[in-house]
Amino acid sequence: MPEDGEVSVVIHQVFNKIKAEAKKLGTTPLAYIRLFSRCFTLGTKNKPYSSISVHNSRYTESLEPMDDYVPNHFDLQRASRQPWAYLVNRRLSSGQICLARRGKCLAIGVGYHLTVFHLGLEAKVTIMSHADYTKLIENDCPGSNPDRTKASRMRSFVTPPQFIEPGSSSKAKRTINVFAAIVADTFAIVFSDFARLMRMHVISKDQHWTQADLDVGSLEWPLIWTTFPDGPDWVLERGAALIALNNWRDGVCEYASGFSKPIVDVIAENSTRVFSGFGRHLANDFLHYAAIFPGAPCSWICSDDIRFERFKQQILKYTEIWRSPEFLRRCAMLRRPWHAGVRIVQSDALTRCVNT
DNA sequence: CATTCGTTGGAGCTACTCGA
DNA sequence: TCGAGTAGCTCCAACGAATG
Repeated sequence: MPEDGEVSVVIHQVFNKIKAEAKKLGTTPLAYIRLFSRCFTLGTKNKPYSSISVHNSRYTESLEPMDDYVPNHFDLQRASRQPWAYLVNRRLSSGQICLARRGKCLAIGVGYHLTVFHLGLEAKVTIMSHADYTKLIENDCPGSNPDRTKASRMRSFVTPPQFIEPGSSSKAKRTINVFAAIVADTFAIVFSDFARLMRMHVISKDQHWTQADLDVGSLEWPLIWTTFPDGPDWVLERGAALIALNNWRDGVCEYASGFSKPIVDVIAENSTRVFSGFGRHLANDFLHYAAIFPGAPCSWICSDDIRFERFKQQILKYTEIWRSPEFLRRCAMLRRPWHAGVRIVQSDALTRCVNT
């Protein structure tokens, strides 16, 4: 559900936080990434499912600092014999934070590691003070999986009482699953997911990641997005997105598979990699915005020049909304992270912003 | 080609037990 | 008889694999 707008908000907030800290400190803040593998999914025998994958053929472990850091027991246990254990069993080097996004995906580089985040179903990115972060990860407990053995390995963090909104549900077990955090001296960017379905892909290399590595069209750019391909970004890679759209149209006009599928499904599923940044929310919202019946077959959109041109122009106009200063001013202002409880449903705020 | 399943957790509902 | 408490169930969301 976190779609184009939510990712824009995160990027904007992180960028502004770094800028503000740099101004206050007089120097760019340094950070490191910490992974909480005790919260990762286990999958099953029949259905292997992993929260994390790595690409580390360009990386040497001995580059990381040697100190007396003691990793968490449950994190270590979960990481044991995993190809990504090197990210958990030591402290990782600090570096400048660099950022990239493409459609629904988000990439953050610090030190030797770049992490590509696929926010999946309902992951949430929260910027908080270092003090709040420390309190948040202080106590863990078995998760809520009905299988007790699994629950003891798929753990959750106990939400400190001061973070619980007064008057909110007294029944619910107040826990949070923290998958990863980008930790600076004064603040932390925390990735949490109540359903644990977010996924990460870490690319490690022998040189620190730089913002130049993450610029559109860099040598690294194609590699960064291969694990979670969403297609060319409608704002950052407009030319490539338009070419992909035209190729899709050609296919539909040649009666390629899916030519009679409802347009709303094709946009939401994005298996064509043409509708980057769209998910179920934006697919429906966009078709409302463009005044197109969601059940209209793709062939109806593509078969007429004027109709298709209008469709194309509406995508360009619509996708701009989520990067506009007006949207970011209204939806990406930093507030107290716990203002509305742990689960702030961002997409509702986005919908309201557009519809009012 | 379309549909279902399986990886998750919480909401929301029904149906049930238990004690007063 | 009636309430509180709770066990158990369905549903839902993204997404890829498997199945019909």
